Amino acid sequence: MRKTLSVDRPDLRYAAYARDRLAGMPSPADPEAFALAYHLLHLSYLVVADLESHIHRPRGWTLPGFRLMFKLWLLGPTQPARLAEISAMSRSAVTNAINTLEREGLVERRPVPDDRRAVAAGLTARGEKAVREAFAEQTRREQQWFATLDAEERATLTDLLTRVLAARPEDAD
Amino acid sequence: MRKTLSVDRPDLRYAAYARDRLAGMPSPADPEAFALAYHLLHLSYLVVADLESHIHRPRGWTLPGFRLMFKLWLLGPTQPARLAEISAMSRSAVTNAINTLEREGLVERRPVPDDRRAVAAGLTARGEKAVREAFAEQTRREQQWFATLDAEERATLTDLLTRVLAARPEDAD
DNA sequence: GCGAGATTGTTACGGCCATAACAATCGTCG
DNA sequence: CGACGATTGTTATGGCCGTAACAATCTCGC
Repeated sequence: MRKTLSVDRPDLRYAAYARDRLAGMPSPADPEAFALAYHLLHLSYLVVADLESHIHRPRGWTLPGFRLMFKLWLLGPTQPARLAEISAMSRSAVTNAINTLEREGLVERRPVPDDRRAVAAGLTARGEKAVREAFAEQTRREQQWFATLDAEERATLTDLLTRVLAARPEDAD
Repeated sequence: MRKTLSVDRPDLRYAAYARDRLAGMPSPADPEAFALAYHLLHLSYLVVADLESHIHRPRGWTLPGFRLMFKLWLLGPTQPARLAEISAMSRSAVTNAINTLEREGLVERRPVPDDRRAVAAGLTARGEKAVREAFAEQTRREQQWFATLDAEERATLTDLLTRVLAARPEDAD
């Protein structure tokens, strides 16, 4: 009985209980909206914690650091302000992350010829090797997480998430 | 042209570019796995930041604090260890969160009769009022986020997320 | 009974992140 | 050309979170 496994998980048991309780409440309450938001945030949190503890921390790094290096791997040397935009992070968070990565010799800063304010962060040789290795492991782990869905279901999930992202509320930062 | 709106968003433009780049790479790379994990984590991050900045911070609180109080609202007085289990948080994080909430008079700790180690955290009258008000606002905001999907699509999304959660990899913490 | 092992809550420490303020630089308009 | 506004990167400060270590307490088997 595979179902039993999930029912015994305290987090899923709580989610089911909360949904039932909200179903008995008047109008502002919305069991469906709650369940959707809860499962989205909860799954994301578990995946983040899992990638961090299984892949990146054992190698001495962090998931945010990897995600930044991965972008540099695909994009080449990039300015902190651009990285902040596509990562939905503040510029100061990018500065701090680059400081950490530079301290470990994975990333280096170079001046930008046309703009004396700007700096471009780029991978070092060590950094590129690090990204390639961690990327292979992270891909395997991501595949494990979603292996319970077939290819069509995974495509549907990706599509629904992408559509919600594309229709983000107007005044959302 | 509504499509143009999303294409101009740097984060979605990057995601599409990355997926294409990975499609041209050999075996360990998996464009579908990347796209799924990226959109899941990115959407979750945006929703968290949005709820935090639009609803909870203006009221002087935080999203993690609200999520804890919401659980106490449904469950009644609860031990930190139970809260940590269902929230996938460490016990020390729960302790710190309760400290903050207690300092603001929203939560209080009481001894547990049968176990002299244990403590139960419960909402104060102020805390319960705070939860009810923030809950109504948060529900509205969640509805806005997912309004672009119809009811059936939202149900599908919730179902897919729940199934991934239920099938969490064996060695995931 | 009682002692080994598990559980509970807490604290110390370090990492990531946001906001706000700042200096330096760029772009543009009069 | 010169000044105002916008942009860039950084720093300081504070919040949340995890790991590790700790004392107190409970549980269970001998």
